[in-house]
Amino acid sequence: MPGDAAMDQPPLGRRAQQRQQRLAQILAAAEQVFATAGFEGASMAAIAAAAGLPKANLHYYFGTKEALYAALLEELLRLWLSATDAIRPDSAPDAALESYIRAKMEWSRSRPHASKLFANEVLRGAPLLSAHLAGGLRAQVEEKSAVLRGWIAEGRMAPVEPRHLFFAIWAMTQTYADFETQIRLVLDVPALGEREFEDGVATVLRLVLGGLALRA
Amino acid sequence: MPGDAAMDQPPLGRRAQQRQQRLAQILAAAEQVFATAGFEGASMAAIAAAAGLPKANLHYYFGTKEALYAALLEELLRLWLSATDAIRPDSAPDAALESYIRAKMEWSRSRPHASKLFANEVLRGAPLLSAHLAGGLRAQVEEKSAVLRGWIAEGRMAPVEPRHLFFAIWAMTQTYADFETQIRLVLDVPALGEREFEDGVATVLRLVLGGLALRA
DNA sequence: GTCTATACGAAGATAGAC
DNA sequence: GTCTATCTTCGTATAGAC
Repeated sequence: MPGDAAMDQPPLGRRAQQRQQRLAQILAAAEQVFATAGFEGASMAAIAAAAGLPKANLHYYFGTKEALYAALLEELLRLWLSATDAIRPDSAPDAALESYIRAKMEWSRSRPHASKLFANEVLRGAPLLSAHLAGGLRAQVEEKSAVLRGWIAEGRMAPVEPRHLFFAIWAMTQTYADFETQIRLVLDVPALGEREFEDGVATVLRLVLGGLALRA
Repeated sequence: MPGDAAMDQPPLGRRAQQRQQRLAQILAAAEQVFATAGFEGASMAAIAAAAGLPKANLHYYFGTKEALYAALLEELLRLWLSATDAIRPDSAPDAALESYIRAKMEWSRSRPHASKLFANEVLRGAPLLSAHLAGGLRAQVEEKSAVLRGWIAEGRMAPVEPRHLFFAIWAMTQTYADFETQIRLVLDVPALGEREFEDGVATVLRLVLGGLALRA
């Protein structure tokens, strides 16, 4: 990309790259600490220790603890909103919902910290997220709900309130990240692995596809 | 009740009653504050303000913040473990599961703070609850799972991993308490009311009973 | 840009009067 | 038993040397 200012000046580009690496390094540590300790429970010292940096550096890059937290939420929100692509009017209902469920479950498996971070934020009343929930998320839910209502009207799936169906799917899939501790203790396994996620996917698929008369 | 020591001595009895009232007053305030702020986010000053007492009184009755939090968890745990009674070998599978789902959803409606408190605790890794989760809860899940496996073996419901079915039901019902903020914003309503919980119950019942081939 | 040392405030806990 | 005043710790944030 020859118009990129950062690439035109190797010294500056290297510095910018260093900067991006530091930012990512801090954000990764913050994701982990905020996820399990919550906003109030997480200390800048703990995040700094997880990132392997003195805590003054965190303030140099992000200013305040809340700014770091907000930047993290902002970054993770993009991933969050990019999983419903499979639900389109021309899709087959069963394949679309199965794809969506598998994507959500994979998100819980690969990014449990991100899911826990959102859970903590919503539990707190979503002070930094309510605008996004009432904006982008609501709009996306309305759009996809319209698709589902179309399928229902065509008799291609059982009648259900689409928005509540989304709440149910979110809950069932995210619980494998947010309530991992509880699931692990009840199942008496040291950690959730392939087996547990396969059983989870199978259960959710049975309830959703079976409940909506999309398979035997 | 004539053998009751508290009733035999009116002055002492009245004092004990006063004490119980204070304890309940503080626990109710603590439930509300801990639920939305989490353990670290909640301050003794905030709980004291919610209870209408000076914060020194909280320390007089409970000693430390952690002891207050532990007492609260202990108290709520009893309610938590008392909802699966409907699932018994001689029950009809559809009626038993419907009764269980309605009980769990009613719990989310009437005691959202308690649900949020548990959610916060589990998100933190359940430092004060892991013994109960690996003990009483696991035992109860195993017992009820055996009942479900019996029904499956008799061909009375579709095959499903019973423990994961419980995880799914817990997630779908508790989400109306824990993620109330998100649901409220997506639905664009000022608060969750009769309508929203009816839609929620209908959705969960459809997925579970339909998914397990317990109704059309 | 990086890090040590520190200022400032908030919160848990207690002392001691009433 | 109750409450005000205070002690102490801890965490955020910054100052200032390198």
